[in-house]
This record gives sequence, C-alpha cells and structure tokens, in this order.
Amino acid sequence: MNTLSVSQLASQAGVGIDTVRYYERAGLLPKPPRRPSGYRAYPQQSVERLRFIRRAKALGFSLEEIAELLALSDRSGDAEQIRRLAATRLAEVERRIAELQRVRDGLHRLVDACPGHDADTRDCPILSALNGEVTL
Amino acid sequence: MNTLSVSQLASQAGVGIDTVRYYERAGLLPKPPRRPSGYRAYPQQSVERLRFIRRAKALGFSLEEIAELLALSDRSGDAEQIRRLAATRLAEVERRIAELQRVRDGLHRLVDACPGHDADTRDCPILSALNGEVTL
DNA sequence: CTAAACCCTGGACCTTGGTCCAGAGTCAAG
DNA sequence: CTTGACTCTGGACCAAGGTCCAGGGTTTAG
Repeated sequence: MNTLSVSQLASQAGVGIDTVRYYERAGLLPKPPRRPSGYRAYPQQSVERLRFIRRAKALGFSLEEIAELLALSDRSGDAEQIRRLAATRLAEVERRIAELQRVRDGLHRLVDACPGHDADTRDCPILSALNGEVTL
Repeated sequence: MNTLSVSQLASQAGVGIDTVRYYERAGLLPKPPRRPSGYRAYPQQSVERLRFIRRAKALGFSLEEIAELLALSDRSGDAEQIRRLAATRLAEVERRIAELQRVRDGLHRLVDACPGHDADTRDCPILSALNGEVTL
C-alpha cells in the first residue's frame, strides 16, 4: 500500500504520533481518509506537509501563522500575502533580538562589576543594582 | 499605620494584587503578619522586595532563579554565587540571541527573495524554501 | 447605620505546543 | 488462534506566570 499509517508518517517526518494528530485537530494537516477500521491512511504528500511545518516552526512561525501560510499556499493566489507574513515575523524577531541585547548588556555590566569571591553579599554590586541603590 | 495592605503594596510596586499573593505562594515574598481580621499587613520593605523582583524579571531571570537570588541576598554569604547565577543567565541570553540571529537571517533571505506582487503563490520562493525545494 | 470598597481562601482558567492515558478495537506474524 | 504491536477517541496534564471568580467577612466614609 502506498499510504502511510500515522506512525509511519510521524517517523518519516520526524515528529511524534501525538503531534500528527494534534496538528490535524489544529487544522494544519487535512483530515486524511480512513481505512474501514477507522485507521488514518495518509498520502505520501503528508510527509512534505509536515516537513513544511517543521521548517516554518524553525523560523519562529507560530502554528497559527503556519496554518495561514498553508492556507495561502493551498489557494494559489498572490504571493504578496506570504511576503507580508514573513516580513511581520522578521520584524518581530528583530524586535526580540534588540530587547535581548539590552538584557545582555545589563547582565554584562552586573557580572563585570561583581568582584566574585572576596565580597560579601551585603555589598555585592549585583544585588545593589537589583535593589535600585545604584544604576550600573 | 505604617504597614501596607495588599492593594497598597501592589500599586506601589506596580504589580497586580493577585501577583503579590502569587509571589507569596511561590516563596518569593515572605508571609506577612496579619491583622486580627486576617488581612495581610506588609512592612514598607516589601515594596523594595517587589521592585527587586521586577528588575530581576526584566533581566530574564525566572521566578525560581529570583527566589534563589533573594535567598542568597537574605543570607549574606559569598557574592560569588550571585555572580554565577548572573553569568549563567548571561550565557543563556547570548545563546538565545545567536539563535534568533540565525532565524532572522533565514527570514531575511526569504523576504528578499520574494518578488511581492506580480508573483503567484505557485512560484513564491518563500513557499519553495519552506517546501525544501530550494535552499536559500 | 449603611453602602461601597476592600480583603480572605481555594480553586478554576488562560496561553502554546504538545504529551500521556485508559479502554476498546484492529492487524500481522507465527 | 493467540500474542503483541498498532490504532482509535476524548480528555487530562505539563510548563510559567499569572488572572479571575464565588462566596463570604471587614473596614471606612458619609
């Protein structure tokens, strides 16, 4: 047979069985035809669809956004909407990076200011900074 | 009276009432004395403690790590342990930034490759990339 | 004195992306 | 035919960090 059981699909796509069914519930994976017993019988295509999801997830798209990408990709319309989704994601990633860089700089100053051993917690500059007594 | 009710404390520290009680349950805020009615009566100090928590949270410490910082700060021992916690956090933030930069670069390539309008989703390079047909 | 505003507790609920389970049915090998 | 592996469903549960609610008691201003 050239259809796949749920466990075959899962292992070929590198995800868990429960994940496959979860994606179906979430509308990311179309409901597959069933064998008379009720077992899911996936077409080979589904492997690619799951891999698409994995790649998009790796780029930080939420499952909801991925559902949108898939819907657009299924409908064959204007590529502009796809570009917009990616650009939005990109902007958010850049915002997040900038935020983390601020956090990193703050932590850096704390760590650099701390003498390590030879200091008591009572006058640890990290604690002072967190207490707002000084601004590093 | 120079003690604070839970709502006074919350508003002075800039957090929600429920958050104060949540922090108490989580062990971040010591259980305050109670008035005969059972109402919590916080010392002024508690405002600073909550602000400490807010600053540490802004630096990406989890509540569990903050509990540790507070415990160390209460005990007055060696500042080295504090430094270690901050350094660990810093390393993790740096790891996360590097990861997001990879994501950003991937998204950048996608967005740059997409012609926007004038292309059909059938040959949108973003979808091709997500489908694994090409590697940008 | 009364009404509004406050506080108490314990527990339910939220988000995201799954993971696990019980109880029942199905399939393949020997 | 039996045994073990597989599958089905619906729902519970997890992390983290809160947020909200009901049903009751308290406090305070007017």
